Amino acid sequence: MKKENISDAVIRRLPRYYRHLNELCSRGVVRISSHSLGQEMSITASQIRQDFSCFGEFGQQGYGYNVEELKAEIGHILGVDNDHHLIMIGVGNLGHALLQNFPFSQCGFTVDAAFDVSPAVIGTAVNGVPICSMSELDTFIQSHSVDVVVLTIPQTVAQDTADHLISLGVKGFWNFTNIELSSQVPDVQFENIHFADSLLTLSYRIANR
Amino acid sequence: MKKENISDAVIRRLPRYYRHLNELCSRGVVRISSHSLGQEMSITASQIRQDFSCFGEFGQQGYGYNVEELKAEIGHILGVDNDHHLIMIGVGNLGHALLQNFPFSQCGFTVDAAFDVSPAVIGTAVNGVPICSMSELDTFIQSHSVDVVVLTIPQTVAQDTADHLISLGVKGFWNFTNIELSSQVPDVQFENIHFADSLLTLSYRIANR
DNA sequence: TAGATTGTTAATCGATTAACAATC
DNA sequence: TAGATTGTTAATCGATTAACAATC
Repeated sequence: MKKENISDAVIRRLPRYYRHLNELCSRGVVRISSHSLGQEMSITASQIRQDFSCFGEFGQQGYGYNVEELKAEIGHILGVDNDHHLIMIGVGNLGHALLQNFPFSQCGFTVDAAFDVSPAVIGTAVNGVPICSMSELDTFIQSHSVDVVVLTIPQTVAQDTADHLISLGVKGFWNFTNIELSSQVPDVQFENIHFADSLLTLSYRIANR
Repeated sequence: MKKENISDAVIRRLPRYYRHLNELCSRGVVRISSHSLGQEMSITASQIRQDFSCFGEFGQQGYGYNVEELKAEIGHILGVDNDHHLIMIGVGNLGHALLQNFPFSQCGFTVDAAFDVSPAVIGTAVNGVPICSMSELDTFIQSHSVDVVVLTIPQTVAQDTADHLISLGVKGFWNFTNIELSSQVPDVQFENIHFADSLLTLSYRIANR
């Protein structure tokens, strides 16, 4: 890693690069220049080179970038080759959908368990992930290393649940409730999927097109 | 509306303002200054006033903003008082979860129908929304006004489906597949929910904290 | 009236783009 | 070697913050 402070704008572009490089790989493309990549992604070649140069020198003058190699580098930066451990809290429709379809392992995550209050699902498993009772949550966290908690619970209990988890040492949250979580505890990271915010921006754009 | 070109950065903050104002409303707060609002939301008062001033003059010197009124104004800008019509394509786990739990009507959307290929769900209804066969899709679109299509389908068919819908005149897409959709047709709007991109940025941050 | 707070203009800061020497 | 393309420095552009006159 070269620079100390990478801006959020850069970080949020990395998964898109990674996605596109995966596609190039599967198309059998071996090398690509910042110019071609930029054209395909509607980004300037300058920005691409600037972005990459935050993390190292991955190209070669006169040649460009080796697709496979660059993909591996960016994957590494994003941590897809890590083995992060994750649990889910709340196995309703959405939690269920994620357990069933989301490629956690491709993102470097292992889902160790899911927790819910409903007796109907406790004791069952979804896609190999055991659904446990919320009463087992504290013990589980104390005896396992949990990097990220997926919050697919009702809004009403979201902040309280997060506070409790933070007090148990959890530092990463993937938050699907449409509220703004916060914490005074340093180093706690929230990543939010705000469905409603997303749809409202679309609503704005279709009305002001 | 005052200015012509509102930047994306501003537009993406609007739903957050709206959300916070709703909360203030339900807490019974009647008025608020840009300074207090900024403190609560961790935004500078300057930015708040700049953002609002893109759309009009909603405050009063010496007083601040009336919460209820400001909420209504921003809601109006975002179009929550519109009656947009929406259909969903793909009623798997995720589509099902959205139909069941997402407050479409609070965002100004009516869900008129959902479409799927699976005979198991065709003919049923989820939360009052009828699930139709994909074979009925073209006729439906031609006979109804459809502002937004929710794409909760497999990645593999996403771009083809989108292209087909665009040829039928659809201009708005709420895309849940983790691919970058695009179109040459002008005025077509894509709003993406890229779950994997989101989790990967979290992965980056927990590794580089 | 005096104090508070707006909307807006000006200043600053950061991010994007352009230019170019280095070099494969 | 000549052409292509990098990584990086400099220039530009846009977004955020600060300042302040207007005024409730």
